[in-house]
Amino acid sequence: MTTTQQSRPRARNLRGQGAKLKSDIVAAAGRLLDETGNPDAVTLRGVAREVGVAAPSIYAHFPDREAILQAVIDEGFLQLQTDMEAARAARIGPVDKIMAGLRAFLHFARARPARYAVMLGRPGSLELQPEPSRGIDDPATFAFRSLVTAIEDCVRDGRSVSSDSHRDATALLVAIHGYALLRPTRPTFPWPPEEELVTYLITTLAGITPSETQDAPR
Amino acid sequence: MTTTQQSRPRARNLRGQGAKLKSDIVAAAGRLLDETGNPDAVTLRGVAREVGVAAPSIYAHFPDREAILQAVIDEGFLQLQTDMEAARAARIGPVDKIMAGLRAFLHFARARPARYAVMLGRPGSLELQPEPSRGIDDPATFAFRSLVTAIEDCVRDGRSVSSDSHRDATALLVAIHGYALLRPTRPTFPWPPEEELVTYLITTLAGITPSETQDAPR
DNA sequence: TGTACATCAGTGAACGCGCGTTCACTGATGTAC
DNA sequence: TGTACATCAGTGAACGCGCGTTCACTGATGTAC
Repeated sequence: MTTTQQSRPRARNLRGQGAKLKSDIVAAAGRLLDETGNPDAVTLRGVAREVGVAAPSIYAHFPDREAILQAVIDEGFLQLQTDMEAARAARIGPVDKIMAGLRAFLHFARARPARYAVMLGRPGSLELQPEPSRGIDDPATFAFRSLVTAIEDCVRDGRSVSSDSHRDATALLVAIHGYALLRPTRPTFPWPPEEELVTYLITTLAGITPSETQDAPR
Repeated sequence: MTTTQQSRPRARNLRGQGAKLKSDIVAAAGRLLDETGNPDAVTLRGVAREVGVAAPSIYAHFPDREAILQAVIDEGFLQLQTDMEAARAARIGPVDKIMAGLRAFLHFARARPARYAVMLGRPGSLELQPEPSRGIDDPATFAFRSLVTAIEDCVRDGRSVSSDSHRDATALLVAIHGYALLRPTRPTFPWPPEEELVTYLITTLAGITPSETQDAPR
């Protein structure tokens, strides 16, 4: 009878399990963001509907609407970091590590475009101190710093001619970011094959030289 | 006494000058977007307040709220195209033309970050047909195609080793776009000097070789 | 094993707000005669 | 030169809506005795 649908009445949590609603809220907000593609659609009432709970119930877990979205962003950064670390750990050479890490990055952005846009589109994250601040970095800082390190590893292995790893990592980051954002919003643009474009960006901007074991040595 | 301020009561237009309100509306909406940095702040009522007119007066010129924002976007693309053409026209060599054009691009993005983000952040523009469609391109298509042409000019002049101008122009476009978006939202990031980063992106991605007249020839 | 009670997880109704949009209108400006 | 009138640019009041947030509450679950 109501115009807006709620997923289900949702069973009340048991004693001591109240915190479960908190993760349900974050998950529902993330779903809402991914499905609508619009951060404005992530309203407090909309999230409550999606969870199957009355709107005021949210306030037991979040001080206001903004805090919900921030939790979605934090969760997103954690997921992104996990994905990239897993992809990098599966490779051995530094060049392969860079490629795999950035591919995981792009995969995340393609799978959840709206979440990605919100994560990197609003100020706040990726503050990035020159040195690790409290021993532990936030995920965005971690991602960037590991890129710098990876380029330096390539240089050490003779696989890169990069003369300024910080500048080149920044260049690579903005290029990948620009592609991640522009690609999904311009489906009719005559994009080059993704594999080719990404490889071109990485090898060119990180100063990667052909592998001696694969190219005919002189 | 009212909580929201309106700029002034605004004098009524003379007979036949009704269309003047239309451009005032677009200008006010653009101002609102630039000042708040938030497209959601560009409400129909907010624009009316900014112009100094009653809300329903808007409907004589725009069918709905969305049309106002679209007009702001269109105006922005036109301005961007004009800026880039002027910058390019002031240079002679193809390398200088690329540099000057992209610098004008970045200047626009830095001066009006929110407008830029809306222009390129929502689907629709930059549709880009492989060939000019009706003899006249939309500004975004024009900007990209002129980049492709410029790279080909560089190759012809022996100033670039680019083997795929379409791919390389795309790479350059996404990189500049990524920088334009990320730069203003991350003021505390340890950015390399802009001049250096942009030069690195352009020369590297467009395959630019050192100028023979400036470098010691062999 | 029975019962009073505290706690916890969550609700229903209500608030004031700004929004987009509709409607019937007003009043100055110019035109026809 | 005077006057009736059409036109044009814009208004004021009202609508229904979904929003964030507040408040006093309810009722099942577990605990103390």
